[in-house]
Amino acid sequence: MGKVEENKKQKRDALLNTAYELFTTKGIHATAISDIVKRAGVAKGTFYLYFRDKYDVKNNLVAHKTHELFYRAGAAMETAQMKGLEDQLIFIIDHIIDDLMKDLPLLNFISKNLVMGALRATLITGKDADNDIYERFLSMVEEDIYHYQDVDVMLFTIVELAGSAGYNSILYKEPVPIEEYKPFLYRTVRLIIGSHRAGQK
Amino acid sequence: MGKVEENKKQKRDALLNTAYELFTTKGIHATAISDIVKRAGVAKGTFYLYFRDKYDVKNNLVAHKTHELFYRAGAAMETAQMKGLEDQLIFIIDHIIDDLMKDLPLLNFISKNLVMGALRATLITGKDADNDIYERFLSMVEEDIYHYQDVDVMLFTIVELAGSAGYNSILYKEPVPIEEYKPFLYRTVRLIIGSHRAGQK
Amino acid sequence: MGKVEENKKQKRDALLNTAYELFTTKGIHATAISDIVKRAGVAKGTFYLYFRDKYDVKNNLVAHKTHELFYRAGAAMETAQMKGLEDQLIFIIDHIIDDLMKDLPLLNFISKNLVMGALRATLITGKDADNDIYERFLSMVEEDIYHYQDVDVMLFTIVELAGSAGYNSILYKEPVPIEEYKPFLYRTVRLIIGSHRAGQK
Amino acid sequence: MGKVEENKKQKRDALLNTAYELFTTKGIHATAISDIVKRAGVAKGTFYLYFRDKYDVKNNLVAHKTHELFYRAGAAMETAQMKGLEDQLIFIIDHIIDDLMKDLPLLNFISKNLVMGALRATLITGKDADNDIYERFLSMVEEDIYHYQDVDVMLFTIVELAGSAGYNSILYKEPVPIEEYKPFLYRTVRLIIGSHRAGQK
DNA sequence: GATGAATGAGCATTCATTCAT
DNA sequence: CATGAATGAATGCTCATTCAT
Repeated sequence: MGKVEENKKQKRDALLNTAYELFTTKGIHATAISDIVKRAGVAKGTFYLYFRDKYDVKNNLVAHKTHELFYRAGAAMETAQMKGLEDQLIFIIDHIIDDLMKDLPLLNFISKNLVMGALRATLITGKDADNDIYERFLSMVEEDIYHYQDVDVMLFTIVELAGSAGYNSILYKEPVPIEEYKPFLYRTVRLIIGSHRAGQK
Repeated sequence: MGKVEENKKQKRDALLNTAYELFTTKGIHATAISDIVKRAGVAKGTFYLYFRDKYDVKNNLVAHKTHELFYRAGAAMETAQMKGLEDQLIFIIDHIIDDLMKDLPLLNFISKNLVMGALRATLITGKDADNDIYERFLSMVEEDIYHYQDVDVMLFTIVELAGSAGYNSILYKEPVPIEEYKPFLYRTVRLIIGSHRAGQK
Repeated sequence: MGKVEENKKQKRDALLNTAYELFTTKGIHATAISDIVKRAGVAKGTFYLYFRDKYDVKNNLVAHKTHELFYRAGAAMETAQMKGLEDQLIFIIDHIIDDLMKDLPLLNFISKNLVMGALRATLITGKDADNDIYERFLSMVEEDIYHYQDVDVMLFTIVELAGSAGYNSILYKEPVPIEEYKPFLYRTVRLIIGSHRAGQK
Repeated sequence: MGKVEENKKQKRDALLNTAYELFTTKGIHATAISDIVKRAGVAKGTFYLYFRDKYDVKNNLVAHKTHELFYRAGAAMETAQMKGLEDQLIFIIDHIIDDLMKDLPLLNFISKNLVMGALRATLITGKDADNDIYERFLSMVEEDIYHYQDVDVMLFTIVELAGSAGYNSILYKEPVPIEEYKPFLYRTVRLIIGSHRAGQK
């Protein structure tokens, strides 16, 4: 990478990091572009060299952070050598929930965006196959000892439930704190998976 | 209600209705208070006699619209003389989904707010017991022929799943259109209810 | 006029006058709205209560100043009890030229806009018949002892010539200073009028 | 011309042409230098190697386009072997009007600049005597069979009238379309010439 | 000569809020 | 209670210009 290219990446990253910091502390609405550039130590015009507006930055961040979350969970699962679709999916959900519990600002930021839609969007940006999270989900399904029907619907249902219920349970401890809710959540996940099972291979 | 009182309610309603119109068409961010008052035909200062700011109006609207949705579904259920908790809950969910399918702007507006939190908030505003939706859910549970454990968790899980998955399925037809998704959703709801059942009374 | 109305007119006039001052000294391009309001002693937002932008102000000024010029010339002509179309038209042109010679900034400002188009536009704003300059021109033509053909064309040609040639002669003294050019100009005006004459009434 | 010289001229021409395109379509005010360089395919810094700013480009273009217009008219007149000052001048005016009728963007661009001032300016840039349009006008006058007084004033008056009246008549069809106005215009031109005539040689 | 990333002053415009009437 | 003129801070965005490569 040339020196110029490096410099450009540095500028862009500085803007992204600063924006994330401000978005999570002051909220996206209350964050002005002048705040971002001042703190990032670049000129105002430079911002517009890299992003169209505040929301362009936000989208980049959501995609990146979501991807990271799934990526780390997947890596940990590999390390743990988890077997069986049920345990694998629950491991991933559990890992992400634990990550988010430790980072409430992040949870708040990606908040309800942790859904299939965003997930799919994320995948589009990650070009190489290795990074394709959705593909990895599908592989997990295929490598299981059971056949499954309507895999799309199954994964969608699980992600939506875990995302939406997890969000409220972690953040508002409603109706119960997340640690207490986890058993119910995972029981439901197992039920959903079971209901899509079509017989042993 | 005195003539003055009537006039005040009229002004307030005009502001609410106009705000809802603009919020759903232009988006809440792009709607200025001056837009609202101009269209509502009142003076700018008058706005501040009834609401603190834009978001005060929004909250009022979300609560009101959500309440309406549940109220209509409950009323329809009563008329249909539905029996049994499973069928009753699914009837309500189905009714709300159908209502929202016919009113996408509304779906978009209350969007992801159709969750327990908002639901609870709604109930606070509705003072009289008859209107308390949550209470009615609990009655439905109590009148069922089965015993249930962790009723709070059960209702929360169902509302979160239906809200989040329904939203995406209706609006983006992802992963499948709502009509196609309904059977899966209701099957899952039945599984959740079943998993909380503790035995016949 | 109520006190509020008076205050509004005062504000508007202050903005117009200040803008004219700045437009003629710094040029319209170099004049920022913040310059205008600062000098006019009003808040920035107030500007937008009365004008859409800088150019809205400019149009208002051009129309107003042009109208004034013609109006004063017409009044002077009346006082002088000029008779005969030729002498009347030349009197008006001469009066306007003299006015503009004494006020070069004004000449520069309305510059080449002193043409039929602007003239017509001006007339539209002046509602009452008395103020309608074009109508007065037509009356002058009708009251002359001669018949004229293609009156529109005749007036247009005279105004264009006087406006365009006058502008350059006054401002740049090219090809000769205006005082020297006047005899040529008026001779030409008489020729144009003569060429449209159709015979005595 | 060396290869480097050629390359430089190419860059300069690309900038001029692109600027003309943008000036006539978006207007000079709305055209940014970045627009010009982007479309011309050169770097931003390069612009400043050839021009001081936007208006430097504009002046170059006005002069060049005006010159071209007169030059083509003069060449056509030569070809047509027109004789006599009146017919010659009218031929030139007519030729230019026809050119501008076919190219309204050009008319709009040079608009009111088609005046003696610009004409003179043009001549300054054209170094070689052959190209000196004003000189050619003077020759035409000298070669006529009549003597003329105040030739400067005569040419000035004609150019101002034709330029200003022509502009409005072509562009706005006011007070009549140019084709209809031409006879009046040329009749006036003949009157002006006649009024400067001093007797046969 | 050519490049184009970086700059930051400068500007138009919006809008919530106030308060005299 | 209601009004709406006035405010001015706040902000997004542009763009001519520079200069290290």
